[in-house]
Amino acid sequence: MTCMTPPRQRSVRRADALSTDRIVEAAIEILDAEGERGLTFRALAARLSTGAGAIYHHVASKEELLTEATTGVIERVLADVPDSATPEEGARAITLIALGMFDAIDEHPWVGAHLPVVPWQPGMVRLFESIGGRLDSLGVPESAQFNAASALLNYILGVAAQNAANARTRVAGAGREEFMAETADRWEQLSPASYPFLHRVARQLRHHDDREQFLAGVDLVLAGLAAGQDG
Amino acid sequence: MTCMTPPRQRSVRRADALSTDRIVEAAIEILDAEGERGLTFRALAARLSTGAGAIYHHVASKEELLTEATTGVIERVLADVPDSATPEEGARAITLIALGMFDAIDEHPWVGAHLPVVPWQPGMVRLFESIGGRLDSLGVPESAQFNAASALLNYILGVAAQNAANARTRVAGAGREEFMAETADRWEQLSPASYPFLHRVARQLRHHDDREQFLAGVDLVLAGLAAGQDG
DNA sequence: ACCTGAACACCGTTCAAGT
DNA sequence: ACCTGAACACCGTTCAAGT
Repeated sequence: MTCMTPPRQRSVRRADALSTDRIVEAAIEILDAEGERGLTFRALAARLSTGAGAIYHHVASKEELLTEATTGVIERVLADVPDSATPEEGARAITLIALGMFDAIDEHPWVGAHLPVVPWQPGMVRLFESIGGRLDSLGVPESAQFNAASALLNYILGVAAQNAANARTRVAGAGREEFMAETADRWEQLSPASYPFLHRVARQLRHHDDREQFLAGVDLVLAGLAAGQDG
Repeated sequence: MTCMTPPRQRSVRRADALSTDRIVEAAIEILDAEGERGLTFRALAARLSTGAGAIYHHVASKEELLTEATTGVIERVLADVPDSATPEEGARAITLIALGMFDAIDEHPWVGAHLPVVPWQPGMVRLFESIGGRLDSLGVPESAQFNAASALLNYILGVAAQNAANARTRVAGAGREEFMAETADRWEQLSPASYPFLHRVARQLRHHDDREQFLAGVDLVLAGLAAGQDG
């Protein structure tokens, strides 16, 4: 086979040249594999076969690095959500966004930890627009849309942060099942006089499904929105 | 005046002896004054006129220190909430808990940042019981109480984390008004084609009240609960 | 038993020196 | 212009040595 392209000189090899994209990509890989604590500039530099200082030519700080990684994950979630015209489609789209975020954070727990930390970061803004933009089709009056979108977003953030925390303790210690069983045991041993509620729902904690419970919360807010329209 | 008590010997003075309570108290003072970044074992030791290592005789780690400070703040909030029997009293109690948490986090932003970080920490457990324990009087069926309490708790956590983040950027940079105005400006300049929702609600962002918006979210979940009962 | 504070094993970030 | 990697200014935590 004749060689149509001139042979690359090893010394001018740019395949592994540094770039923001490659840095963020490597950061995501480390975050997924080792967790937030594993992402250090030294580890990142080692993986990219360079010095720690080189990274600062493309990324201003560790916070910016985390923000960019977070934005990337959220963009991917929102890309899949279809348009909506009818109330049914609107409710479905919002559920899809919420579930997409839930699954993304299950896969990348550090997103759940970082999203609430930097206010109005790009990913958050896109998420807010995505949710708010479906409320019209849901029939929510304009004057109520700001509060409604904010309530949905805050609920998602709360679950996100919580799930990220669960994932972190899981890495450090026992698996999910064990952790849930231990917590349920502790609740059952609480005095029914001082902790009637926890004592009662301990059984539910042991067998509940995080994803189902998450959806129930979204439905609760959506039901509140629907009730407000004819109230 | 005759001296009824023997004069204390300076060398046996125990008024400033170290104790977990004094350490947590000092930690809260530093956290409120300097923020999370200001709380270091060196700064804490300096304030308590001791060595950094001494603190480890009373507190196992920085995380435990933050957890104990957080628990203290939450206990104080929950102490003020009255019992409830009627649905109206139940709704009022839940609103009081939520508002109490909102104000406490406004005063101690680090609580909002730490509460979602350690899963099922004591403060969280107390909060969950407090909310769940009012759902009976609200008329929520037992089978729905676990999910309902969890939705309310997660919403509160989301707002808490968000407010803590806002407070942090406020300390670093501009005040709340300026930050809101800047964000609103940015939203108004977004293309109405790509960001119809944000473009539209930018005006509301500039004039909205965080506390009112927080309450609107709680009311939304409560409305959803009420709607579910006859649905 | 409790305290002291130097020491250890790290961090994020900077910056002179190289190419 | 970009990279290198030693150096700086910190951390949380440990631990021999003191009282």
